[in-house]
Amino acid sequence: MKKINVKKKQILQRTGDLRSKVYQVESGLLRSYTIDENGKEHIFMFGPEGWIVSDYVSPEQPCDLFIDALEDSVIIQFEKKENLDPSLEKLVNRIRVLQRRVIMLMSKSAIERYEHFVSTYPNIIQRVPQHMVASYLGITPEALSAVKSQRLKSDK
Amino acid sequence: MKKINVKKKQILQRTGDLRSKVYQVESGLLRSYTIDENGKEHIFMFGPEGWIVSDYVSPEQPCDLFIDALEDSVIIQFEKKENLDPSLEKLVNRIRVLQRRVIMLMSKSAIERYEHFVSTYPNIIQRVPQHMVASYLGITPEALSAVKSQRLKSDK
DNA sequence: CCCATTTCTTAATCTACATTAATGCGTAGG
DNA sequence: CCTACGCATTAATGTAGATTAAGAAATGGG
Repeated sequence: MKKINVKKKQILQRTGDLRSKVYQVESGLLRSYTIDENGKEHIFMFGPEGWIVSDYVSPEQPCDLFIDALEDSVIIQFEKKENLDPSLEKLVNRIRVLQRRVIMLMSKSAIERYEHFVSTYPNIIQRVPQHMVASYLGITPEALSAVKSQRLKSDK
Repeated sequence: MKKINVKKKQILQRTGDLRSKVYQVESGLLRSYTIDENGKEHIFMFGPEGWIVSDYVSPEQPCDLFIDALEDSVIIQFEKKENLDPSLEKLVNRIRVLQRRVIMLMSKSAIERYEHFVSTYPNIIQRVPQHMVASYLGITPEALSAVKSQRLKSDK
């Protein structure tokens, strides 16, 4: 744990970094975000004074998010604990899943979200009606139907 | 904590309920979802065997989500603890915030998301450029600009 | 103080997805 | 064994928001 001064535009963490930290904002303003394949930024959250900004991955895993400063800031930086107790671990995991879902919803098209859902939850697809999958993806059943037939044409 | 059998379509929890529980799925399939002002359902998650399904609000607060069974299921139902220790409390809070953000992204228009952001984080609006607010909302700066001028016309 | 860059806005065109409506098929329940 | 309902698909039309482009205003670093 140490206190650091960061300048505006200074990057604290990049996608893919290991040993990511937890940042507590004492003053100033941080943001966390992703950069997609087209170079477009998608802001995940803003962290003003008093907030905690972090990527909810365990420190051995490559992180998902960029974190940088939008203003000159004073930050307290914590190391992540290596082995959390299981109930904490579960909550942190859920946060990571939600974090990724938010980013998916902000940055991916319906067809990409569908592909992702299919590969992540292949067993669920078979147990629920299509219109519920559509509802989970945030589109209408008709749009999902269209997406699926397109997907077949492009011969996957 | 008790084990319960639920029939397909049985509702375990409704938006607004107090003393919401934590449901661990032993067999079967649960889902959690919201119903918007037009009566449209937005599925937040599916919970097959082994998963935990719950609304991440403290038990004194009215809950956000409906939870029901998509298949006949066996569920272990836990009471929520009243006073979590602060670090757990913070994680649970973050989950609730993310949960609401996911639902916003799935069910609200750009203008509604903007209004919500303005009223929730009025101080941040003044500190970041508009194109970053747009990025947070999942729209382009041009769309945000349009949305804002529309909002002025309708005289707010 | 000045130039370069960032930021915001407006307008034209395009596209992904919503809406509405009609049809057909499978299946659970009386 | 029906039949009524739930479910999926397709097509026509509508619309929110993306993209592209251009210009004006604000900002900041040297």
